[in-house]
Amino acid sequence: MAEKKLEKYPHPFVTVDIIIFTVKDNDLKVLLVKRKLPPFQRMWALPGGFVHIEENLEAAALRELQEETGVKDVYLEQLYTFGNPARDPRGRVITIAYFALLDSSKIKLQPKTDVEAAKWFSMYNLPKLAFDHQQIIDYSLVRLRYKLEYTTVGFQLLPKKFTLTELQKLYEIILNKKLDKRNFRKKIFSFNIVEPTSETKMEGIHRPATLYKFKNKQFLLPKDVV
Amino acid sequence: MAEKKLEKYPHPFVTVDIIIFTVKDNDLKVLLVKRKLPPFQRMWALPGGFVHIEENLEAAALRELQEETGVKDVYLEQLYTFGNPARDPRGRVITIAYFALLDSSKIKLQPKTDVEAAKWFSMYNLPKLAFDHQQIIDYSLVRLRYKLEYTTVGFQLLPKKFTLTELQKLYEIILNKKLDKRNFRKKIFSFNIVEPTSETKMEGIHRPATLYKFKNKQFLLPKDVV
DNA sequence: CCAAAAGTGTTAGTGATACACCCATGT
DNA sequence: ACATGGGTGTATCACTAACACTTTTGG
Repeated sequence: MAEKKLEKYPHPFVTVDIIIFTVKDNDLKVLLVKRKLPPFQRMWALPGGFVHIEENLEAAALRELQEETGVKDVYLEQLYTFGNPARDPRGRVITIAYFALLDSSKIKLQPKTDVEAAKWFSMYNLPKLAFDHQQIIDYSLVRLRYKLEYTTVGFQLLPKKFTLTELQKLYEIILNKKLDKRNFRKKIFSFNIVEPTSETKMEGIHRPATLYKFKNKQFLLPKDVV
Repeated sequence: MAEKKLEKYPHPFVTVDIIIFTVKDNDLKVLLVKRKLPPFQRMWALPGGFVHIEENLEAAALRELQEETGVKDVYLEQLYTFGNPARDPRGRVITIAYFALLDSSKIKLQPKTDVEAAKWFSMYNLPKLAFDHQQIIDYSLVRLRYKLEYTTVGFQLLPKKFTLTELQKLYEIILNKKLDKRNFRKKIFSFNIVEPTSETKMEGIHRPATLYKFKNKQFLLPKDVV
């Protein structure tokens, strides 16, 4: 196909931003980086950056995430595209936000490019953020909670083997409410996606808890529909 | 804030594409335009076009929709952002897809800019489409059906006053399956969002149907969560 | 035998599904 | 009186929510 090239009119820049959630110390945390460069120099922000000219959007998100935090091998899901013309003081920048949940124990943070530091922050105690990143995080929390109830995203936050009480705690922390132990277990069993191992976990002076594992890592609903 | 400007590195172009659904002639239809210019000259495509440098994304979608089809006053919802580097032969173009449902009886199609024609096509009998627009439409159908069951988007497709049978037909056409009349009505009433008017609609030789209207146009679930 | 968390069963209520009959109208 | 679509009620099933007691362990 012989095509005429696009004219070089001024057009928006395109970035990706990544919201990585984890549960740690009985708290829902989000991964932030401290900016090395203007604008918003030395302020905390979501990891992210410019999409290269020949690079897939998700690939860009994965690359920026690894460069800025050291985190890799993540299943990212597209969240929303934010395009308010005033959201970046340098000019017109639209950003495609991706999000994921990770087991923080499997991660060591190793910031490299363009950032001074990468650090977990409590969702309920965030610093003032660069750009419109507070708004992006607020929206991602709504979606996270929604997805937690209808899919199995929550399982991404736990190690291979886990107790049902650990799983319940995780749900309680993300949803920020108490759940009934019996009903929670019935619901999880009804999904038919966990199976008991022969191992148990002993912690403290009480009956040891059975360790469970996932039968598979599929979502209950097709990707991106919910 | 004194900021350094962005360098003029090559960066993606940004477009919006709009999927407008309607139900007409007992069929689910989507609004397409015939391209006047290359690439894909004289092929059918979704209405859409480039985002101006100082223009909100949704504003761009509304502008392009009106320019290319004459359709205006639409509540658009962001669907997904497509960014495969090969999706446009002219170069790197990412597109943010928006979608909406409209009552086709309220619309007169009046194409103006850059298009030869604007026309409704059956979802089940689409022509070969430009770019990756077939993929975008496929995805939007999944989301449309999902939203129909959990929100009240479907009401956007009907005139102010309508019979419950008309509403049911609409659901059946979009979901592409028969629904039980009694259960459908119970469900609609349980939402508590329609109320009967004192008017009836007589069509054919049978008992006249009560006309209903919506109590409000709110969605049942918050915007964009589902 | 005590403390502490693991683990389980029952009941009531709510919403979904499946199904069949009467009603109002024009001819 | 009949043909046509409008309109309703009931029984069953599955899922959710609320609630209390027994089990296993180490000290």
